[in-house]
Parts: sequence; C-alpha cells; structure tokens
Amino acid sequence: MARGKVQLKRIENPVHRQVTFCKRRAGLLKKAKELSVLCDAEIGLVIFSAHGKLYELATKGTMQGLIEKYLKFTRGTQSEAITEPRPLDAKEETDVLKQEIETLQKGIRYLFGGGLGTLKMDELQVLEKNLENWMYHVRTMKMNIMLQEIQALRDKVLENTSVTNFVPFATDTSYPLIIQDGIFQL
Amino acid sequence: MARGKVQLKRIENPVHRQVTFCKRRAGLLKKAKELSVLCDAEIGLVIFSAHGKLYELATKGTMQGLIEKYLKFTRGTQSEAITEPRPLDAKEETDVLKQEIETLQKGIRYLFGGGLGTLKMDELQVLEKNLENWMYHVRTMKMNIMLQEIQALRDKVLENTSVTNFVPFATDTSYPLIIQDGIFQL
DNA sequence: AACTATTTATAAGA
DNA sequence: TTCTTATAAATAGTT
Repeated sequence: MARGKVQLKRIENPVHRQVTFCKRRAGLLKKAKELSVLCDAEIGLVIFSAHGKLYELATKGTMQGLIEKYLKFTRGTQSEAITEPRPLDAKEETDVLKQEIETLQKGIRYLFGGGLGTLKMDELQVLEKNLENWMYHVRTMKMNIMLQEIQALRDKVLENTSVTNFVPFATDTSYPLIIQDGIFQL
Repeated sequence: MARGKVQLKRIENPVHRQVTFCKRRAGLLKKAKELSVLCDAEIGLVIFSAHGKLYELATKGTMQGLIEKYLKFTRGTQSEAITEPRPLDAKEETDVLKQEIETLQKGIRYLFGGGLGTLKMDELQVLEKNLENWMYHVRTMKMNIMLQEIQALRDKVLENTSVTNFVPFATDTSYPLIIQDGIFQL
C-alpha cells in the first residue's frame, strides 16, 4: 500500500515476506481491536505463521470461552440444515483432507494417550462404526482369502471325518453377512 | 480514517455504529485474507456482532481444524512450559474429542463421496496406517477367535489325513505377526 | 449504496 | 528489527 501496489500472491522473497508478516500482523490485530471497541463486537483472531508460531487475540473474555461460544453456535445452526456437500475446488478440498488426516492422527494420540475414558459409550460406538465402514473396503479382500482357506479346511474335515456338531461359522450365511455379523460387530 | 479522526471508544449512535461495523468488518476480513496469502499464514477470525450474529473466516482448511490446532498448541505450551501436565477439565476434553469424531465422520463422507481422487497415495497410506492402528485393538479379539477356530480345524485335518503341502498360514509365526503381515498390511 | 476528503496502513529504502 | 516517507488503501462523514 505504498511505494508500489502489492500483488495478491505469496511473497517469494523470505526476508520481504517476514517483514510484511510482522507489519501486517500488527495492523490486523490493531484493526480487530478497533472494530471490537467501536462496534461492541466480540472478536477472536488466531494467526499461525508459516513456521507455526501462534499469535492470538480475544477481545472479550478468553479464547477458550470464545471457541466454546463458536462451537455451540455453529453446532446449533448447521447441524442438519446448511451443511451441504458444497463442491470444493481442488486445492480447497486437498487442504481440508490434509487437515482431517492431521486430526485423525491427533485423535489416535488422544484415544491411546489416556483420553479414552472420557468418551461415552455411544460416542465410541459412532467412532467404531465409522472405522468399520472405512476399513471394510480395505479388509474385504484379506478376509475373503482367509475365509476361502477356512472353507477349504472345513471341506477337508468333512471329507475325512464325520464331525457334525462343530460349526464355527454359520454355513448358510453369505460372505458379506459374515463380515458384518461375525467380525465387524463386537 | 477520513473526514475526521475516530475516537477509540464505542460509537454511541446505533445507526452509525452499524454502518461502521459493516465497513470495518469487511475491511478486517479482507486484511486477514491478504495476510494469509501474502505471508503463507493460517488465520482464523471469528466476529460476533453486538447482537450475536456470527461472521467467520478460516484461511486454510476449516475453522474446526484450526480450533483443534489452536487447542493442541496452547495445551502443549501450557503443559510443558509453564505448569505441570494440567489434567483437562472434563468439558474441555469432551469438546475436543467430539470435535474430532465429527471431523472423522466428515472425512468419511469425503472419502466415499467422490473426494477420494484428490488424496495422494502417501496420504492414503498415512490414513490407512492410522486406521490400522486404531482398528487393531478392536479387531484383535475377533481375530483371535477366528484363528483359534482355524487352528482347531487344521488340527482336525492333520489328525485324520496326511496332507502336508497345504499350509495356508505360516505355522511358526506368532499371532501378532500374522495380524501384521497376513491381514493388516495389504 | 456511492462518493470523496482524509486518515491509516504499509512497501520500499536506509 | 526500527525509522522514514511516498503512496496505496481504508473509511468517516456526507449525499
């Protein structure tokens, strides 16, 4: 905004970029404070620099409180109504998915880092159902192989003996049902 | 910033205040986007108007993802630098976990809603590894039962026949290794 | 919602 | 970083 217009794209020169980041960050925080005071608004601003440093501002109360307010607000309104699979552009979508993978990794750490106890049973059920769905497609092929081998072994048993009351799996159930009822549901 | 300096205090005239809110809100959002693009920063901005209306911006990924990142970040610095491992209060932790479950559900929708193509192979690998880890603990018991049955059947075969060259599973491999090499890795 | 006179923010240079 | 300064942007008051 001075001595030359600025192009709206990432500044390639790292020094230049860092300087601009400092200046504009200060400007942005100042503007946010001003808006909050002048118009009596509650504002939360979180800035992660490219190298992961955090700058934040919460104009009323704490960031925690604001986050809770935000979550409550969005959950109430978007639960069933607005959240439509909006067609994301490619980059946007990749960003979202990367974010989700990161979240998943974090979730695993929580789950196996002692956080498990605070999940209620129904929440665990949802979690497990989701995992089952996802994993189903990956596991199916492996399961198929296993079950074929089991069947082969069972045939051999029936060929050579007269065992009739040892039926580890329901024999009149198709494979998909076995997967669902016999393995995928605890 | 024009035709008169502005006092840094709440604008009392409601009409004036509303107009200023609109203008400055737009300006603030624009500045935030610019900073994000120019300096490669990740920015989250939440604005609650005086009457409770929400305006938001998340420049990379989703606000949810950013909130999680923020919570993780602040928790990390507080627990390792300032105070000792603060046990999260129950509500806080539940919020985080619920958030993560919601994200996971969304991720599944993306994956099976056609978004799969934009995930790169290495990202899918990470995803699969995570799922495997998680699922491992849920499946182990079921797998154990299956394998016991397989073993029982195999014993029966060996009891009654002299089949020696049909070895569906390596017989000198412990169960955990079977799980890893035979089932959990495609 | 537009228009401008001014104030502010800030890019480039030191 | 910080300061300086020319200039671009934002916006307060007005229409």
